[in-house]
Formats: sequence, structure tokens, C-alpha cells
Amino acid sequence: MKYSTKLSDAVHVLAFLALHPGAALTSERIAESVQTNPAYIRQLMSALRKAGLLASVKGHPRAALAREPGGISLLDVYRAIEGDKPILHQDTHTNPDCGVGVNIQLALRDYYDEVQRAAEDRMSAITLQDIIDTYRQKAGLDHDTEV
Amino acid sequence: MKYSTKLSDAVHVLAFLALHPGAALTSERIAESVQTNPAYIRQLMSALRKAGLLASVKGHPRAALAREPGGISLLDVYRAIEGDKPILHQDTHTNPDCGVGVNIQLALRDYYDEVQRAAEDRMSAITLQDIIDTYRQKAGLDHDTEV
DNA sequence: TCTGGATGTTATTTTTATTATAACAGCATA
DNA sequence: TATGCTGTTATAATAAAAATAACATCCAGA
Repeated sequence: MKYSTKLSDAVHVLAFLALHPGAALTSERIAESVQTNPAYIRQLMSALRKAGLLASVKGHPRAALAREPGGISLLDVYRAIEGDKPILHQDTHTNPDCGVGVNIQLALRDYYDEVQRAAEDRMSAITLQDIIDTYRQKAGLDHDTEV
Repeated sequence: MKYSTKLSDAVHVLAFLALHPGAALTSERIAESVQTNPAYIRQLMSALRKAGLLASVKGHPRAALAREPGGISLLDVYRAIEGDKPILHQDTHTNPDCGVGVNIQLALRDYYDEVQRAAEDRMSAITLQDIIDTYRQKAGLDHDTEV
């Protein structure tokens, strides 16, 4: 398959909204920045809305963050976009008649859960505000400069 | 795409070897347990060999761990199999003419690196021995029972 | 009140990473 | 030196994601 870049793109969308408060950003306009198509952007926004991270009005370019950027963690976005998709994947097609295969996969699950938890703990400590702050540094802007 | 199960399958192979010391395990025999084809198993073993985790003799079913199970971490296997493939993927196709898109992705890289490090730290603390021990528990076997 | 630009959603096609499979040269033991 | 298996490469099939298309719906403004 392709690698999923939905998390990155969703953060992109949220940051874009945060950086242009009040602007009438259409899905088309955002799609230009992400270099994709408007329908994909709307799909991402739909998931973000369902997770309570974004508010919008049907038919009008009025999407806005539903919370402060400091109150939206990377884990919130991950959950909104990827649900409970794990970062490591077990092989669920091993031979059921081979006890070794079955139980090795069972054992692996415990350890994969640990890795998942470690990754999620870190993600929960990173907020959209952090990302925006770093963005401003990278872009060479003062903290309060409007884009 | 499909989700990669190579890490799981590689651990499966290593555990299988550890659980059957001295047995003449052909790639065909291992493939039965993983329920896949022998060539795929040999590909995994090739990567493990190049990483110094497994020793084998060409033409003969004599593969064996190159280290004690306690000296092989999940991160070792991940590196052997997936190289430096990250667990989260950036969108590298954003619009280069849009400074926002470019710099958001730059900012994201820093944070994705943090998440990667958290996951890898955890993986480095999990050894094949741990997985085998848990396997034995799951299988309801005493610690020293031969499979 | 009706028109139009945009959204929200679903369905289909295209792309791409992964796994499956095939093929075969080369090795080392019997 | 014949044989069974490995190590490797190349190709096909599978599956997840992104791209795209299509359309009903909303509502602000003319």
C-alpha cells in the first residue's frame, strides 16, 4: 500500500486554520497548500469534526478550531483520523494448527501494546500549539506575527 | 497498501528457531508455521543474517540464532527488517510554493522524531527472551519445557 | 424566494507498498 | 557427483491509501 499521510495532512489542515483565523478558507484553498484535492480535505475535516476538534457550517467556508491549539494533542488528531489503528501490525494469518505461531503472536500483542502506549504517551504530550510554535521558528517569524 | 507484518514474521522465525534448537528447520517447515511461502521466509532470514542476528549455512537447514535471545531486542529486529522506516509518515508532496505547508511539515518532523524515539526506546527494552517467556506462559508451558 | 458557491458524503479509480510466487545458480553433504 | 536446500532476483497478485467524480444539501445574498 501507500503509507498513510493522513495524520500529517490533518495537522496541516488544523495548523492552516489556526494560522489564518477569520479567513474564509475553502477546502479548495486548503487543498492547494496540501497539494491535493478538495474532497480529500473535506474527508479529513469531517473526521476532525466528528472528533470535536473542528467546527464548521455546511455550505460555507467557515471551518475553525473547536478548541485552543494548546488543547489539541497529536494523539487527539491521531485518534480522530486513524481511530485505533496500531503502529505495528501483527500477522493474523499464521497457521492456526501450529501452536507456536498462534502463541507467539499472542505474546507479541502484549509487547506491541507497550510500544503503542509509549508512542501514544509521547503524542499526547505534543500539542498543535507546540507545532505552530515550531512552525513559526522554522519560518523565521516572531511568535506573534500574523502569516 | 497492505500493512507490513514483516516484523511480526521475523520475530516468529527467530522464536521458532529458539524453540527448536538443533532441529533441521527448513524454510519450508518454518513457512508452514507462519503460513506463507518459503521464499518469503528466506528473505526475512537474509535480512536477519545481514544484521548479525542469525547464522546459517547456504544449502543446508542449519539456521540458528547468532546471539542469545536475551541479547536480541525488538528494536534490533525492527532495524534488521524495516531499516530506518518511520512509524509515522510525513506528507512530502505538499505545495512547495506554500510556505505554510513546507514549514508545518518541517515542524512535524521534529515531533515525529520524538514519537519514533519513544517507540524505539520501548522496543529496545523488549528482548526475544521476553517474548519467548511470554509465549511459554500463553502456551501453558513450564519455563524449561521443550516444545 | 431563488440562485450559486461551498460543504458533506459516498462511490469509483488509480497508485503504491507489501506479500505471494516462480525460477534458478550455488553450496555442502552423503 | 547427485541431491536437497539455500540465497537471490524478478514478476504477479493483493490490499490500503489517495485521487477523483458525483451529487444532494445548506444558506447567504441578490
